[in-house]
Amino acid sequence: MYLPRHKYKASMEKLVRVRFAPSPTGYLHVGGLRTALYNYLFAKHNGGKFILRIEDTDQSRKVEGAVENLIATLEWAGIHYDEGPNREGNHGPYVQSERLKLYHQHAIQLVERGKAYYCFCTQERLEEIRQKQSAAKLQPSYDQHCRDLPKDEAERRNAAGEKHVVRMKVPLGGELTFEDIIRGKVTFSYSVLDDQVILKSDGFPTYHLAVVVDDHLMEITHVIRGEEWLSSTPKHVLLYQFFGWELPKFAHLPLLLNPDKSKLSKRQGDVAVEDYRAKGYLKEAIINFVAFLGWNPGDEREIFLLDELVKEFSLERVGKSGAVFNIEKLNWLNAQHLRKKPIAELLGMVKEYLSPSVGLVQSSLSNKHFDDAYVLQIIGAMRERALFVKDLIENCPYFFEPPTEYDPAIVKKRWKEQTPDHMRKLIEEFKLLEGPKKEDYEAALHRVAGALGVSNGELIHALRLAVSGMGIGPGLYDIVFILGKEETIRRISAAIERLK
RNA sequence: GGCCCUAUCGUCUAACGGUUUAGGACGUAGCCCUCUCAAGGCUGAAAUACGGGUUCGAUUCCCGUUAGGGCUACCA
Repeated sequence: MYLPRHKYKASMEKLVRVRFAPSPTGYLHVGGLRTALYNYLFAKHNGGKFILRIEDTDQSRKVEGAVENLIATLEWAGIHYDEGPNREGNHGPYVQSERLKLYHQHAIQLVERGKAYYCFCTQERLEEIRQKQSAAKLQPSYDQHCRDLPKDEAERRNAAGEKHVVRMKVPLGGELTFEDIIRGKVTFSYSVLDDQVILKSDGFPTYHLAVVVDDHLMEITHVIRGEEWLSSTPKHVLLYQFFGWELPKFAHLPLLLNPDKSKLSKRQGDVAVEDYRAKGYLKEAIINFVAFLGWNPGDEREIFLLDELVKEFSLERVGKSGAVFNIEKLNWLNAQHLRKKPIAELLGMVKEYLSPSVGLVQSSLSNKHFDDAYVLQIIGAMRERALFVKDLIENCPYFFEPPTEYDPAIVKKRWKEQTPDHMRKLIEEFKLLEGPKKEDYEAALHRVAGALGVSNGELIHALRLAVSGMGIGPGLYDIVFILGKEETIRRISAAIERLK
């Protein structure tokens, strides 16, 4: 085929094309997110394409709405695909159940070349030999009963409509070695490879056939996937050889682990990205965290945004051993990103919490209106001590309504007999202030303390209690300034009344 | 059981044979700052699984042991 000169050159350094190929079982697993992320980072770092392909060849595991959810979560995280469902490129369709014909053709092709064969064995027979094998302590594998069925017999039974599958013909002796970017050379003996089914009796392909056909047809250059696929890679390599296709490069990622080091699973906590999203984790934190589970930039930087990861990422720096999903570090990263995030973005997120439609878990705040300038000030004051966006509001209810109760422990500690008098003095002093700034409140409080002959602290703690009802929070002068003079005075009076 | 992969502080990791008394981060302990809570700063405890080689020299290379994990379907 004729190729223009520049095209030819480009094909010498083939455009990187990678894919994330989840099966739609309902939600996006954090391990899946990391696989998707590494694929995305690798593609973008190398100026290549990131493709999303849906592997839905197991009809029994179909989950309604799973694909939509998967895509929505990926997009939310900022991992945008170049080609995939609803974003057709030149290699579609991108959903395997829509490519059945392709797999069928290729399976037949292999049968015709003598690289695969029809197998008419029933489930019952298969079950039977498996039981015999395990009873005899042999490794369970297909006994190749139909491997050498005469061609005409196979075709006759096939034509008669007898149920069958297609199995690949694994060489009887020898071994196979392939190169993995992360692990180096990996060798398997053919004797441990089963004559794997590649086309099921329902006409659907198994993963092994589908992945090879699709990766080839979609011109995938690098197969980056979880380590659980390492053991079946020789089957895939063999299929490439059977078809006479060029092998992509393989990179098998170490697994994400539970605290007990087993493969990260649902039983031991949340594994769905959606769960973390719902809990209020920032996408920036999740991406940053997951990126560092198995990869690092080689220096001591830890806080990375997606585009910074794109710049730094390389498969060479991906480790080989599994990584425990450690929530403490995620929490820390979330706090870091919460502080780093542009305040305007935070405003939007906070307002969502304040809106009647979303609402706050236990609050009457959602129906009130607070203007942006006011909320912005609260964010500024609370940001340093929040882990989640919701903390920005939930930890400081006093910014939204006067305290309805006063923390008894703090009352006991900070509200003494003489305190009401002190507070009255404070009110008097505050009343004299005109358009006070933070510093003005501070100076006023100092004056009162001096006149009263008490420490600033004594006044500060009592005042904090009076205006917030709590013993913790931002700097006192920040609180008072945000609340404003009138509201502050009102609250002090109320506290004097209620804490008699 | 068989095959494959892996092995540095509790956890995530750095070190690509010597610059190492094994570095950083989370967490943890203590101190400082301070109006509280945080944040921040400083300090501490904490690891090369074990045994053999190779080498002048091994965390680093090789072998074995042990441990963990993955796979072993007409699931992906």
